[in-house]
Amino acid sequence: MTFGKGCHLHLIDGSAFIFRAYHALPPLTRKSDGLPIGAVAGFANMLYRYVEGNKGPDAPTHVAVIFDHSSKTFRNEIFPAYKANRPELPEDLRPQFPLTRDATRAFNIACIETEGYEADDIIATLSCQARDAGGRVTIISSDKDLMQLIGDGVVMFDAMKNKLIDRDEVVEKFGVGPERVVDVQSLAGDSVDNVPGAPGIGIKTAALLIQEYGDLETLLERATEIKQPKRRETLVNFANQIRISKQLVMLKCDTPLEFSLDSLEVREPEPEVLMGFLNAMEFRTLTKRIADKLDVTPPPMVTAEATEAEAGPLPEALPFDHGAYEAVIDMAALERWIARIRDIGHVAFDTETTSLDEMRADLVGISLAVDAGRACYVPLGHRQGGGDLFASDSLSEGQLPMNAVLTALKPVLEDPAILKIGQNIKYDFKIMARHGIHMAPIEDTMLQSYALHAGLHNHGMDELSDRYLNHTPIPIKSLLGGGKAAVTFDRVAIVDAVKYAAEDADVTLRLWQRFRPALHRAQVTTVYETLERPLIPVLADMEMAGVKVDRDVLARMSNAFAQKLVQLEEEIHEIAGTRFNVGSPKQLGEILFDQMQIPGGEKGKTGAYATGAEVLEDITTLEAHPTGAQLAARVLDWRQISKLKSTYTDSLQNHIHPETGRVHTSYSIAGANTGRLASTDPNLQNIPVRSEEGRRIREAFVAPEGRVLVSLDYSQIELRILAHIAGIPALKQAFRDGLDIHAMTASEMFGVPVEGMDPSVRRQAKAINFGVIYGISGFGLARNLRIPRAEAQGFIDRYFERFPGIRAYMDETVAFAKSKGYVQTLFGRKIHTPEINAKGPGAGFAKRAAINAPIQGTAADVIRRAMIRMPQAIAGLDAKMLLQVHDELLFEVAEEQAEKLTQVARAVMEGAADPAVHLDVHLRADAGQGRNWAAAH
DNA sequence: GGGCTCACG
DNA sequence: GACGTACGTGAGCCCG
Repeated sequence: MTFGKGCHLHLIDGSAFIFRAYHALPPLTRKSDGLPIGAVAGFANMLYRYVEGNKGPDAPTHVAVIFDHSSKTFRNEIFPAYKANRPELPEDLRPQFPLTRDATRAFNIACIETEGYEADDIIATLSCQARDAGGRVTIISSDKDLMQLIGDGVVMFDAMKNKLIDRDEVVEKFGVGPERVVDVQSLAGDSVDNVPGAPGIGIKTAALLIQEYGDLETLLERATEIKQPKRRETLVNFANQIRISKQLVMLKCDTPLEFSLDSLEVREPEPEVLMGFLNAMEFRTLTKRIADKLDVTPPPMVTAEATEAEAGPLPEALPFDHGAYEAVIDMAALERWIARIRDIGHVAFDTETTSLDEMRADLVGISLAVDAGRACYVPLGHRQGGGDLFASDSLSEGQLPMNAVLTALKPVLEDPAILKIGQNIKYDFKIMARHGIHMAPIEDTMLQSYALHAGLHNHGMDELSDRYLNHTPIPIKSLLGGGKAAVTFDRVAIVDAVKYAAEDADVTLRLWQRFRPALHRAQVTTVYETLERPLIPVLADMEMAGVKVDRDVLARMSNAFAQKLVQLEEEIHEIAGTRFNVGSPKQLGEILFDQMQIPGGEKGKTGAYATGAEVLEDITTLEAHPTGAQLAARVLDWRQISKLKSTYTDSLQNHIHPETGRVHTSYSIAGANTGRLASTDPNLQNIPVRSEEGRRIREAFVAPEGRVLVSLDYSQIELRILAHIAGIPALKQAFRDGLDIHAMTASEMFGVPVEGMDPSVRRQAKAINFGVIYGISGFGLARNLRIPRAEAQGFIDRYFERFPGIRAYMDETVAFAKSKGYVQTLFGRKIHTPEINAKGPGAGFAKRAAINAPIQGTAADVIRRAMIRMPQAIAGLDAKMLLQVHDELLFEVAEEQAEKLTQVARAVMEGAADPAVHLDVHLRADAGQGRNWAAAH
């Protein structure tokens, strides 16, 4: 077909696909030879999705994927530094480039690259040709450098966001239409591509200037008329540089091409060619999916068969067949399953219960899986008449007695030769513990995923199944319903429960088959085996122990708070002169900034004024608005009390377990990317301590009669780790000498003696020390210290001058993250940083997170090691470890053994890094004890 | 259910 | 005069 009117050309930005694919996927390798193929796999998937998604009435008539040929182009002759600051390509990506071309050809799509030109120029040239021939063009990319091409039948489509980029979008981004984008980019420059532009002029200013003068040439000619002296000078002095920038930014529409548009006509893929490619890449899932679609039989996978002979069937090899799951309703059947488990030596194990709270949940059923597709469900506690208001409590028929089943399973679950595999198995471990079964050994697919993929995605079963098994399990909501009408699992019909529950065990088993070898390949087996897996029983015991909370203390505080709140509310209404909901930030904002006309109100993206504590604190100091100041101060008081009451004194009472009289939190091991734990239901890691009023809540956390609470917390653990990792001699020495580290920092920076130091000077140094751990920025420090930004930047500069190792650490860490896609703790934990090479503000976040993660993560590893060793160490004492708060461990111990416990626990904590890592800075733990947590801390 | 606010390390 | 920023969490409330 000759390209012309009525034709529609799709131009796919191949490089964008590749990088997106590379960063979206874990570092997959080809099974047979270890060739990195993650990016190719993602690329092929994206191409496939593109092909499938573009078959409708508006399907393209012509299509091509365009690649960059090499990094050196004609632009480097104009400006040698062009794209010079691009980070090195990851070493495992480069070998995948030719394979992405192969993939494109395998899909029977034209694959284009030209020496000396960027993909963008080819896209520009083809767009122009197609437009001139009267056709339409869709550029599939979100690259802003291509936006200059939009218009006259040319549009862009962002395939990631599934969104059309049209003229309006361009105006929003650049402040001008597509035809003037080049002008704005020439002025603003581009740090990513190293286009110089005009110094000090960004997109905003550039857009203003272009709007005013029409176009770049006119602007440069009339530059002397510009009123602002700085801008005028810049434009006059840098006119040449700006013109060079324009040459760099402007895409060429006359790239020499050795083919015609006609040759890009859409062609169906040829099944053998496509299958051959996918097969050679050993893309099991994609091969199967496309084979189904094309209705052809995939060729046998030679290498895979060899692997299967050694390791059993691969997880994706079998489809999920819900009908094949067995309901175990007689003891003979159960015994058959037990025999299978003993035979194979492992079992995926899952419990179904009536609640997510393990301390209150009743057991409803158990599922087991021994191999992919071979799973069963043992119903135990299903009840009749689900949903009926007068539902009887009698058990449904056809269920084995719970006692008999547990008695039969106990030897298996406790057999040291049989591995019990679970997804978040701490949950099932606790459920079984309440039935007198101590499961061991255990394995957790959630934690395997955490060791492999922290930072890439979450580790819930549904997500893992979607990602790694290409299978969406039955959603629990489809059985239980949602919201108020939700029922508990015991009301689910057994026939439905079998499918859901057995599937969970099946999925878990398949994930395990997949993750187990992956741990070795990613070299995180040690992390998983020493920092994740052994933590499960330790945390389960802590959670089951719980901490005693005195309800009366909380109730009294709640009452006092309630009265105080009423009083404050009245005062607030009086000052405002109107009644409103003090708890509504929206209403408060309107009162302060509209009604009372206090200046400086800033609206957020929802259109509501910001009324956070910082804003209110500023208002309290406004002398021009005494009523506003008073109101703000009262609201701050109200907020504090209200928070304490609702989040702590009220809510904690509801968490006191009716039988144990204690509060049992739940720790999530795979919640925080850095290796920290997270505490939920309730969160006992954020009990107030910083304010006097809040700290009193800790008085409600008590030890029973004859016992005391002992708290040990690491002193400055993150700064010590920083001193070690970054290798800062002055910091190390200060810790060795037991100095006040913040005062020492201040002394080094400002040249003042520690003796008789102004507390505010020390405070500033402290803020800087913390800032360094967080990936310091002038902006952040300025905001924290409430000083001008330039001053904050001055502090930072001086700090880096004084401790040059810190700068080096930060630069090295960011560079590492950029090339590897992750950072590591001293103990080998990987934290992925997928956004680190992104453009836009996301990169800034990712950079700081990358700087922080090894420090925070190493500290998290250290306390994990201490916790794992603790039960052994304190076994001879009448003591229990109860809580972890990131750098603190809380124990309950018989009064007369408090000293001994402190001594033992301190030794474990201070020696926790050894022998895996020898820190140049010793760790120190401070201890306290008392009848309640406030006294012990 | 998202946004805001605020509690902790 | 810029996109916008200190790192990591969880919970309760308001409001559409």
